[in-house]
Parts: sequence; C-alpha cells; structure tokens
Amino acid sequence: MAGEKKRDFGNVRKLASGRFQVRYRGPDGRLRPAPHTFDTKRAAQRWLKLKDAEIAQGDWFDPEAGACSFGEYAAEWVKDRDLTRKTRRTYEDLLRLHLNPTFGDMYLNAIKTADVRRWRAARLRRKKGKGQVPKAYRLMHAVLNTAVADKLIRENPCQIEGAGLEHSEERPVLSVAEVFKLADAIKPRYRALVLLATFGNMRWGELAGLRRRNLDLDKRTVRIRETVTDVGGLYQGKPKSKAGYRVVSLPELIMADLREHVETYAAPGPDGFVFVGVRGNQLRRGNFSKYWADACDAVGLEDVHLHDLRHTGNTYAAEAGASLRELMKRMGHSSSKAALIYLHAREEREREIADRLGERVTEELRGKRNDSDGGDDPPLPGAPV
DNA sequence: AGAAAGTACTGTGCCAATCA
DNA sequence: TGATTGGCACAGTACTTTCT
Repeated sequence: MAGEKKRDFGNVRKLASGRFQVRYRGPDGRLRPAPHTFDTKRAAQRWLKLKDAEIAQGDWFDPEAGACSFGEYAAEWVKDRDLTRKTRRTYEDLLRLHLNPTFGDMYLNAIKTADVRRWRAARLRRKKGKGQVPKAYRLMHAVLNTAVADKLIRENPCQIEGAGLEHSEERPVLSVAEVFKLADAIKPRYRALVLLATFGNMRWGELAGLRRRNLDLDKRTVRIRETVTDVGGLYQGKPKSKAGYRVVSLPELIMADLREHVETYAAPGPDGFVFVGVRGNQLRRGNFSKYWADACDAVGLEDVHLHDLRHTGNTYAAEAGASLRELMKRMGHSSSKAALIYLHAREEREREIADRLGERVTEELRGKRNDSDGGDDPPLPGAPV
C-alpha cells in the first residue's frame, strides 16, 4: 500500500434489478461491460478475475473485433490478394452463390462449427452444385484463417474433417481408332485440333493460343508459349506453371494433317493463330463446344471431353514406354504426382497383358492335353514370331 | 510421402448481337 | 434468317504448393 496505486482493472456493481454487472478495462484502456449480468456478487467477481487472467496472459480478444460481417471481411480478403482474374472471379462467385447467402450477414465471431456443418450438409443435399461445396468450404477456411491471424476470432470454425476434399472420377481413355473417328467426324477445320490435343498433349487454352511460329512442321515439334483464357472476354496468358512452357515432339502420323490444316485454315503470318473460327476469329470454348458435341454424337461417344484427349495421348506415351520425366515434360507438369497417374495406367495395362498371356497359356496347355493336335492358334502376344 | 490447401484451368448452357 | 460469335453465369476438374 506504500502509495502504490491500485490498478483500476474493473468493478462489480449492483443494478436496480438486484443483479450484478461487471465492467472491466481492456488492454486498450476502454471500460467494457461483461456480456451478461450475474445472480450473485461472487459469480460476478469470479468472472472478473478470469478476465483479468485472460488479459494478463495475452489471450484476450476484443469482443467487438469479430463484429464484422463475414461478407464484408471476405470481400476485403479477396480484394487484398494478388490473384489472377480467373481465380478472383471464382472466389467472388463462390462467396456470392454459396457462402454469403448463409454467412454473409453473420459476424465472424458468431460463426460456429455447427453452423458450418449445417451449411455443408444442406448444400450437399442439393442436386446441383454439390461439387462447389468443398471449394466453398476451403475458401471459407482460408478467409477465416486470416481472421484468426488478424486476432478477430479465436479459432477457425471450419473444423470439419475431409470437408475440403474433392475426388474426381477417372476420365476415360480413348482408343487410337476412336480418336481418329472423332477427327474424321468433327468439322474439317478442327480435325488437326483433335489430333494435336491428343498427340501433342495440349490443353484447350494452349491450342487456342497456339501461333503458327510455334508449330514447326519440319522439326515435328510444337512449342507451348502462351495460353488463352476466357473470362469476361478473351485474354492472353502464360502457361499454368514454369513447366508449362515446353516443346513437345509430334509423331509423323499426324504431320500430313497438320500441314494441310496450316495451309487451309490457319490465320496468316507467323503470329497468326493456328486455330481460328470460320470468320477468322479466335476460338472460344463456348463456341467450339457445339462442334465437339456434334462430333461425339456422330461417333457415338458419350461424356468425352476435349481434355480427355490430352490424357489419352499421355496414356499412349506411357504405354510406349515413356519415363516419368518424359511424361512430365510432354504434359508440362511441374510435379511428378500428376504424371504418376499415367504410369499407374501403364502398369495396369501391363498386368492385363500378363493376365491374358497367362490365360492363353493355360488354355493352350489344356487344349494340348485334350486333343493331341497342337492346333494353329495365332502366336501369343509378345511371343517370337 | 501423403493430405490438405490453394490456384488456375475446362465444360455447359443460355441469350443477345452480328454477320454472310 | 440461320450460322457464327460474344458474353455471362454457373458447374466441374486439374494441377501446384504447403503443411504435417
């Protein structure tokens, strides 16, 4: 008591109602009332003590800090990030369509894990847009992680195991015959596009952005240097990653078609696009998809996407014995994970061949035993002729 | 190394504008 | 006047990077 001033941390007072109110001073010096009143003075003092300890340990959160709506905070979050147009757009859509209808007006500190769980369950019950749920969840998680870092909320309410995971179905692999059937069926102007997507392992955006000077018919190579994306108007971009810049060599098989295509359909000059519309306009997904659908119909293929050609071509390359590194280079992948999928496919194929081989041998042995005649079956696959 | 998070791309459908 | 093109909203998928 030697003149030491007692810290004015807070006080308890009796209200006219007979209940007790607590007020405490936060680290910022402002006096705040407790969120509720107390039956007894004892309970009120106890609460004040706990609050004191919380502040002393640096665990205190400004209760008003989280009093910012999720919608506003998320909008700022997106704005502050250095995102590409496309991603920005995706995030804005996810917020508007999936998150804000539920959380937009809620205060950050009011969102509980149970709310998130309920939201997710409701969304997953819907017929459409199920696939957007994990994406929206991940975005919300990321936004709220920032809110935690900003000390606006104590912890992230997005704590649902596996909610951010997506599993996509395996895409089909076409046979060489099917690829050529498609190439025959599609408008002649896009025949080369089908072949190049397959045997050059190219993405749509890479095909749409391909310029004549990057297609070397003598060296049989295609250089991937720029891509086209299509969001609120077309714009030129760069490949997905560093590895996306690449040179892919092409099989002789398709060179005649490519040559003919360039002579007949490509835009003029080295900077001209290899693939253009009837009126010389740059290709757009939305417009191309009709021709693609028609070709698929004509051939009787269902649920085949243009992108599947890229995978198909890669599976061919894997089956032809390309190494992991070579596959990565062809596809323009920067990590081995994606390419490993195709090696998997190759292994399965080899197992299939081995199985068939085994069956044939068994059959043949059985046949030998049954009729003494050896028969004149064709040779086994891989057997010396 | 595998899971999780983060980012960027592809696919579909519809409607309006424009061109041949 | 029908085919082509542009624009947009929404859905779906592929890939890279970071975390554990």
